[in-house]
Amino acid sequence: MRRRELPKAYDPAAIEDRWAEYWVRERLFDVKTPKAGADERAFTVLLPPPNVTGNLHMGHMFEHTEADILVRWHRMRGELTLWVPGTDHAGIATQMLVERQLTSEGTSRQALGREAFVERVWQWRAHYGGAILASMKRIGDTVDWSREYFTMDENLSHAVREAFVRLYEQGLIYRGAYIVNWCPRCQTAISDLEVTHEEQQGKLWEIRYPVVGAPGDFLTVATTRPETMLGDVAVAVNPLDERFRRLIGKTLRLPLVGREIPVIADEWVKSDFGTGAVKVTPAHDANDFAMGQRHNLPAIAVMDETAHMNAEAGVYAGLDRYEARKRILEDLEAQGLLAAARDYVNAIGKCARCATVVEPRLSTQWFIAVNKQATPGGPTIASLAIDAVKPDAEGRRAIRITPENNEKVYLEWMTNLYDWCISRQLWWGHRIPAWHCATCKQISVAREDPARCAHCGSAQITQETDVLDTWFSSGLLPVTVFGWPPADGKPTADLTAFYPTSLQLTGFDILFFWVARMIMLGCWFMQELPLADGSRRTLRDIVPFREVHIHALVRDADRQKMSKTKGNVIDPVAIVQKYGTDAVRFTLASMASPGTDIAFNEARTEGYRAFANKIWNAARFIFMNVERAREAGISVDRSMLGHMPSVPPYAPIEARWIAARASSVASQVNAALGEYRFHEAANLVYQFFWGDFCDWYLEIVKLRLDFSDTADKAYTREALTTLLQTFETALRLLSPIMPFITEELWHALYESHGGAPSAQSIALSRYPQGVAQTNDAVEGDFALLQELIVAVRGLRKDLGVEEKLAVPIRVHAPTSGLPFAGNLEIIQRLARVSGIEAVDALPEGAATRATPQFDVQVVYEKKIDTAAERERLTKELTRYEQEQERAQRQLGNEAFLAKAPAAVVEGLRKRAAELVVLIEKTRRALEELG
RNA sequence: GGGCGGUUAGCUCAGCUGGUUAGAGCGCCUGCCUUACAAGCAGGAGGUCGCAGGUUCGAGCCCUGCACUGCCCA
Repeated sequence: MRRRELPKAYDPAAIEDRWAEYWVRERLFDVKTPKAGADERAFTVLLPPPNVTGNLHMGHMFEHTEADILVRWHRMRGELTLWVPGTDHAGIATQMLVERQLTSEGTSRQALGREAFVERVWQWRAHYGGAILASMKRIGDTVDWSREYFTMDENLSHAVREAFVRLYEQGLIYRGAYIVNWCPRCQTAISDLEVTHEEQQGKLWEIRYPVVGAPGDFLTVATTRPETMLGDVAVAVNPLDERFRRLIGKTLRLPLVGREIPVIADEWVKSDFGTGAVKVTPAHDANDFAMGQRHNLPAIAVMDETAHMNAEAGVYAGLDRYEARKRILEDLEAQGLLAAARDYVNAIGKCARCATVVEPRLSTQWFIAVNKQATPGGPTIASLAIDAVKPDAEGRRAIRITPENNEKVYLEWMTNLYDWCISRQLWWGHRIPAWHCATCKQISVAREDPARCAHCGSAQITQETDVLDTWFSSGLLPVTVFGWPPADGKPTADLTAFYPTSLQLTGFDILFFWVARMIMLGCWFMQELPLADGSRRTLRDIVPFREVHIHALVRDADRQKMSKTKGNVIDPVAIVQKYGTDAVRFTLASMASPGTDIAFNEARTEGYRAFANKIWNAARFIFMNVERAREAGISVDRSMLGHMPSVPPYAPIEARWIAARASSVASQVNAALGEYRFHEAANLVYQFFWGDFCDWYLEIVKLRLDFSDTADKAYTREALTTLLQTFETALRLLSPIMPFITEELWHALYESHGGAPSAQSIALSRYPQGVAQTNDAVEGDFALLQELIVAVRGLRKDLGVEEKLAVPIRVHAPTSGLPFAGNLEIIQRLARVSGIEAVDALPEGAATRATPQFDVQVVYEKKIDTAAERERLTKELTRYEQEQERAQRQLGNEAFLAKAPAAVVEGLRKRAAELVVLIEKTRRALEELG
């Protein structure tokens, strides 16, 4: 046997790296694909792939902590558990960073050219891409590293291309000129989701448009964007608006430009907004574009892709959009056409990536038709994605979204979905597999790079320069990581074993970006693929996951969203270095109440570092005693370890009590984890370990660990056995939340018993399963014992008894069967009592603590602080009396007696009876004080 | 403008389907370096549960309105 000395204070840095490295090196969490037909229940989770550009931030760490707790828990429950890691190429985000780097080197993407630039991004990714994966290893994520992927890996790229071609062939991908959100800095289209709206103090300008043929007559329009007026093709008013009826059909002269434009009527125009007349600029506003289509109007673009005015803008050409605005307003003013400039708060859209103000822009893009049927009467991509989540007639769902209110949000979004713009004018990403023919102008979309146009056979073809939206490839991940598309039309072994995955954890912010797209694409492609036995898939088999759990967002201590610009980003690595991974994980778990955001505050982490230290020291105490036992020739058989404490009925009260507690806590923790109530699970274990095990059980068990020559060795061994079993159980119970310290101590525990543990890691051991029904009798007895000890401690304090001094006590207990007589030594030790006298009546005049079951006095010559004692008693009396009043009012209420459940009435009766006793005792104590 | 959350002790948060005395950690006060732990131990103070109505035998919890606050969508 090896003697093992643990340092006095827990130092996470001394153990965490070692175990993190061990878990990865030993490949403990790699999962082999089960053979077809194997009836193994799998718990599968797909990690939301972090961007290759990223460093681990607190939000990641929180998400990973929740995922890892669940994954470890399921694994320890004996399920085949697979957590798949990977990274996302994150098109726009990564390209932006590399461009920034190029700028700092005095060059640019354009100077490099497409090929060299993409090569450069690959280099960049090789250099920085591993950062987050390294952090994941460091915080103990038990993913299957053998399955790690990158969204631009060859096989995934192949799958992306296949998906695109299929959708194109099904007529669900089309190309067209539409208004899209355009970022003038990134110079690409971005999806609606990539635009964030911000309220901003702006102006609403009113501009007079002269009526042609009616000198002095004007129609005044209101706009927040005067620079776009150069592209106006009409002015619209509401057809019901009496004020403008006379002008409908008339022609206006567009100021500064001189073009004649019609006045049109459109119901979309709100009469109460601005002047009731709006200018129509189809090339620069989404609503105007729609109006333009309705009224068959041309679209005149007046800006280029960098948001500078183009040739159409005449004298303003070349100006930046804001400079143009300034000049246009000045010119209008000079011509007397600027009627008003009012303060106005409007929401402006900014690029989510670079915060540049987005410019709605007319351009040709690729779209997925989400509401189009591929076959007559068949589903649409959106309808399938709705059916997947919507409860059926029996209230069953193919995908369950929790917390539940998110289901409504999802369905609302999916129901009002527009076609998804999937093209991006970037260089980094999956290039769209379409070729434009210079000869016939048609498009060829193909699985293999074509040499000739599919329509006219011309060799004059060039590939589309756009790439796909990053979310197109990540939306396919649940199928692609398991080998889709299969070469033989049959599901791969991985798809059969792991699809649908069990759970998708995610933040609310990417519910639409990613989760919705996975549902859309996953359902769409899997509906075509039969099951392994050749049968057709049902809705339940085509969804990408059975359940979605939306976790909270991590904010800073002031509830602010963390962002680099605000500089309030908490670096988890720094916190981890300061307090240890376990403490940070525990903090996050303990605050992870579903549905509410987390304000991360370090003070909590400090508290949980103390918890780790507490565990550490409990372990030191235990190992010290194992050593003492060994020297005394007492040993616990190693086979006793690895399961719940099993305690015979004749065992001392603390052994029976802690065993009952361990079982009930284990049962509650399992229940809590099953409902994503991480905070509850964490608090339960915390309370059990610190409050029950350390504060009470360990203090009492010291009495039993007698290693002297005269000791009853069998008795000592039994106590030691229970101690070790309980501790080992507690370690397993805690291990999903605090994997490092528990791993360390678990191994140390087995080593102290001369060998290796039953598994290579505590993470591969079994999770404690308790029973909810507990040993009421022993818990009740123990509670009384605790009550007595706490009462005596309180009295000692009131009387000013020195801490070290043991004093005698008197106990009066009218009912028999109180668990005091048999547990004298416990009371003596924990309450520092020298002797206990059971009396029929307590002498008057001495300070007394009264409970419904017993009264107790401390025998001590020093007088109590009468004033303080009177205050305490008076307060207590008031509380009792108020409670009694409430209780009696209730019990005197016929309706209450008739309608309330019997248990509630019975409980209240019992309490009322207790209150009578307590009030009587407290009154007498007050009288005795004088 | 539409929708969704939050408001409980000085601070950060629990409180699951309404039911006996609303909990925890931190902080605060008092006393202890008690041989596992001062990152500790023991005792204690501290709350009209945002406001106003309502439903109910009974409301922190359900309903209505209001205030403040955060988020999402337009």
